Amino acid sequence: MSISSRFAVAIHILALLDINKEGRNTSEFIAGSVNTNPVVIRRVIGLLGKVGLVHTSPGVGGASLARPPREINLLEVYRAVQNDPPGELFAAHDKPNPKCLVGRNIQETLDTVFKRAESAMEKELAKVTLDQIVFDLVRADR
Amino acid sequence: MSISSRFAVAIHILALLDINKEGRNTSEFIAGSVNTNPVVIRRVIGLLGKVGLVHTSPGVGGASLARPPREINLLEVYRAVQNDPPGELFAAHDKPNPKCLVGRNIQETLDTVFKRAESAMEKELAKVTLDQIVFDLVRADR
DNA sequence: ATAATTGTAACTACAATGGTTACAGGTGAT
DNA sequence: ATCACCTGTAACCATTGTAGTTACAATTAT
Repeated sequence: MSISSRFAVAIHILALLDINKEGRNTSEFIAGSVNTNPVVIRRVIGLLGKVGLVHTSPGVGGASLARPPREINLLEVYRAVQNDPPGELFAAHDKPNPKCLVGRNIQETLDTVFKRAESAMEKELAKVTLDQIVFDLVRADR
Repeated sequence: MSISSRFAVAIHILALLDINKEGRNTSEFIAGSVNTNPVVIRRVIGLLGKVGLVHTSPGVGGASLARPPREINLLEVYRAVQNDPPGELFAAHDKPNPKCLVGRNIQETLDTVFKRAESAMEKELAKVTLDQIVFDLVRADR
């Protein structure tokens, strides 16, 4: 299965928070842009808040970036909204037969390869900052 | 969510086919090593056969590698067992609001980044051949 | 012929996801 | 102080992908 669209939604939210930093960013407003339910937005913002990417205030609140967009990279965002812990992008099959040469060693062998592939992907995400996303976003609109 | 364990199972199967190339590799035998149900094995083998990685024969059959393990890389295997088409490792959120600057351009912008990250991962997979997996497997067992 | 095995369909259980309603509690404006 | 507004969260639902299981027709070697 593919990686949850929460990631895409999270980036959308952060970009919007940056672009609309003067306005009041309620979950309903953001939901209007993302085109989903406000609760979905609040859930994602909750995750982003937990890792210190955004500030939110209960009550008549709205969210805002907790850090300059130049200092936020997509890997952080990815990690924030991802359920699976790091190193588990690829699922292993459990309990292969220890009496078999393959069963006995496959997990360790795959672990190395899987970690390498996952890291390569994450490295690309780490290269991209929110700043760049917003820049591209604005440029694409011209 | 993580990538289906079908991928890990597929590699397990292929490694076993190589190591046990003299024996008769029935779905039941393989299932014993993977520790799952024979039907699960047949399903995965079916996918591998469809892309020409293994040969299977109905009836009293058993499977075998269709190519030398040196010429099989993990990206092919990944593609064979993956449901999602290439380029969709990351899910986009659908129908963002076109009236919003962000909503209007987010998909195109993310697409670039997502494809880059996905490619980086696949490149790592492409680097690894079944040959190397088997080598590591045997080495780890000493 | 017979026994073994594949390929597939059908069903089940389970987990993640995203959407939705509901509501208690916080906050700012007046 | 009240009030309208908003957040945070729980609860529930429908959908989907996955993996395991049983069952069986079709196929093949012996």
